[in-house]
Amino acid sequence: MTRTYENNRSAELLDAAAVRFADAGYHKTTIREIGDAAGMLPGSVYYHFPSKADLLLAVYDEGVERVGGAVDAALEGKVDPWDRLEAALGGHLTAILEASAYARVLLSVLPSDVPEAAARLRDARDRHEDRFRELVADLDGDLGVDPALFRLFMLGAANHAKVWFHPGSRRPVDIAAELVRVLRGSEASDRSSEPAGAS
Amino acid sequence: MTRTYENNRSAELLDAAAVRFADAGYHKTTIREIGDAAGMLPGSVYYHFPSKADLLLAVYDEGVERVGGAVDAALEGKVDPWDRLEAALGGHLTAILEASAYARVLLSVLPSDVPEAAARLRDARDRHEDRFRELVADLDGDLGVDPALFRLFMLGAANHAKVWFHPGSRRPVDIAAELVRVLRGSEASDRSSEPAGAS
DNA sequence: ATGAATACCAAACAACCGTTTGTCAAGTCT
DNA sequence: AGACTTGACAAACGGTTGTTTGGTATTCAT
Repeated sequence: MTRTYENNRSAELLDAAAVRFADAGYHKTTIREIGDAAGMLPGSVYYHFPSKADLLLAVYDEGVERVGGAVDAALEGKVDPWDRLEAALGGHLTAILEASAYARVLLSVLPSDVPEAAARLRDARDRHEDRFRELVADLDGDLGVDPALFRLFMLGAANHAKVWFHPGSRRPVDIAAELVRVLRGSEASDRSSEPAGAS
Repeated sequence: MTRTYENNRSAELLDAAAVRFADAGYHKTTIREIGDAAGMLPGSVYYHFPSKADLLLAVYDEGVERVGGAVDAALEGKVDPWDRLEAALGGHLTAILEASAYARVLLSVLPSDVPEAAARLRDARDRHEDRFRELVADLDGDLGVDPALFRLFMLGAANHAKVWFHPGSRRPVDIAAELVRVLRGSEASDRSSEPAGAS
């Protein structure tokens, strides 16, 4: 049985790559920088990953898993469909705006940036966005719009926060709450307004 | 009087640059490609523009002007604030999704992609987004959210269409209409629901 | 102890990047 | 006609890029 050796710095490498990819994007990040940050020469990176694109892909997959975890955690215990949507968006935004470089990569590098890996990057991203497809489908009231369009508007609005968000003022979960409040107005035409219990 | 000569291919150069920047982004576009597309050697590009960043900036400015023009044209004759917002979004989306490579550049290259020109790129972009600040401010009813946040959500949702839009199915103006309909729900809490005329 | 796998280093490779330099025909001004 | 400007070409420059190759100390299985 030949198995791991455990002087392995693959994890540090991946961390370093995640930070650089998230902050500078794919093309502005060089193998040399990543290697440097992991205390490694550029050539050594290729012992761990066969190419720069594969390195990105590994980061991307890990990113999907982490945002997914954040969403799952936020979702725990919530039962009302709108509450669930808000919680999921809260987890999503927290991960992407504050928590993890891995998560941020999902927004700062587009699949089209790396044609040779575009299909697999899109797969990874879809794997995450599918959660929201479900959450939107579970909303009871008539939305007044195509649910697919509703989801795209919602994710577009949320992810755009990456551009204007700066930590310290509004918390990601507050942004999620406000967004859901705006979107929720659209169902108020039929079953209009009980102010929803509270206290 | 020393004046122009008019064998000048600056315009073709700018067009070529706009298309490449829009389709491939800043870093993946090379001066050689742009020169090629304009029938020019790479060195000759520098007769017209002092640097790649300056070339982008010229494209960007022209882009702002063209989307601005599309918005102005769409706005003509509209008086109701919500109608105006919808029209403006329609013009914005049409320009960005179908009409002009110059317009598309506003979405496909971020100011942060080119640090040496980031400030001036942001200026250009703000010049355009300020129109929407006004349009949102003119909405009468209480929005139920911070107008700034409302604007950011709206532009985020709209611009995200660049990712999922494909020509032939839904028209940009229809997307704008749907988006406004979703957002408009949020004003229905106080002055709830006259179904707004219609046969 | 021996042999193989591990996890790197050191150095280079070819390709490509944005940009500069020197040159020059064609057009315009005087 | 001569001087000067325009709009390019041709060729290279220095630097950076992702990647490859060959070597080597350390660790592990036998």
